[in-house]
Amino acid sequence: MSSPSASSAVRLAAETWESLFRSQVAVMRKLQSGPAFKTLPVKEYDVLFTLSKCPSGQLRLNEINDKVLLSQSSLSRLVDRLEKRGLVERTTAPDDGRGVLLSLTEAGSELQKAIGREHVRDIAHLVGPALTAEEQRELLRLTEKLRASVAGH
Amino acid sequence: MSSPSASSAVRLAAETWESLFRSQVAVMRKLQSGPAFKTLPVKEYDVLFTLSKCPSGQLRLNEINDKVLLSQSSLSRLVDRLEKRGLVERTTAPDDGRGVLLSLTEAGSELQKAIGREHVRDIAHLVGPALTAEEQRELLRLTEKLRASVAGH
DNA sequence: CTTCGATACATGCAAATGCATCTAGTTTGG
DNA sequence: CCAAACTAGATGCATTTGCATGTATCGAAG
Repeated sequence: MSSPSASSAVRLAAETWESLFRSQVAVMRKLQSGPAFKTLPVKEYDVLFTLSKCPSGQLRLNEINDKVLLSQSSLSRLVDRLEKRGLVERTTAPDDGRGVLLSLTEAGSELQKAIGREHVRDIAHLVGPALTAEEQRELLRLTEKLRASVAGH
Repeated sequence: MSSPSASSAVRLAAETWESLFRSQVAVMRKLQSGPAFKTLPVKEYDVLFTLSKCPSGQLRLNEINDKVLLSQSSLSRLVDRLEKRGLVERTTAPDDGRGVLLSLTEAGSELQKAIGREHVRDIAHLVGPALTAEEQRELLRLTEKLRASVAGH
């Protein structure tokens, strides 16, 4: 039933994940210690960023929750903080009275752009020297394929 | 000074990092919700795992801290919890009176192995169907290259 | 329409986290 | 040898997080 290499396939998958995870830790550690995130924690920036990328400018909280490694309750309170600082706005979803639509305020959008510029530079300085453009494209392709597969259950 | 594609190089690096990060979130979310981590949080398992991989069986706290996305104080208290559960042991480093060497107890080693077996299966179920063996090897190579470059400053 | 289960988000509370700081051991420069 | 600067790790305290649960809305079955 198992192919002769079943156990080595398992091992390969584990080592691949381990390497992906450690590289993420290494990069994230550098990024979040930079000056870009003195004014706003990375996780809060990430919510602003996610909103800024969304074409409609509005996202449901549960949609955001899929992108972020936070429990539902933690996200709810993170949004409380952003709202208290005037960076985002909660609106009741028109088609679903239970839902909440989140959108950037003008101040939120500007802060996102300001931090984003710096952040993108930091990323380029870390990733640029590490991998060729070709390798980056391949890494992008593979991680996107992995993400899509995992998200699809 | 800038090549004509300097801005697209920056953009590529940013998109690559974004994709790597989101894939990590997606996989980690699945993994940590599994039954393997009911008895021990992922971050605590990760410390046991790191110790189990180390040839000497002992690691300094600051070495562990490099591998994990936690502040020094949080790691210190995470180790408090592991020690209180009898899973690890603190020893003063022989060559440096300030340092603390951490090692697995028998119970810690066994718990790590038990969780590890389940964990590795979960990883294989997520990563295996997503990428071919060849793709996994390439992803492993690229993330390791990235990690090494970032760690090297 | 009504009832019952499911879903979206909020909230009380205990636990985990990070920042600043403290203690203790180490290294350096005189 | 000593003092000052540095490093490893621990701890007080305020913030953040997650679990369990609460509230409101939705959708399906009768």
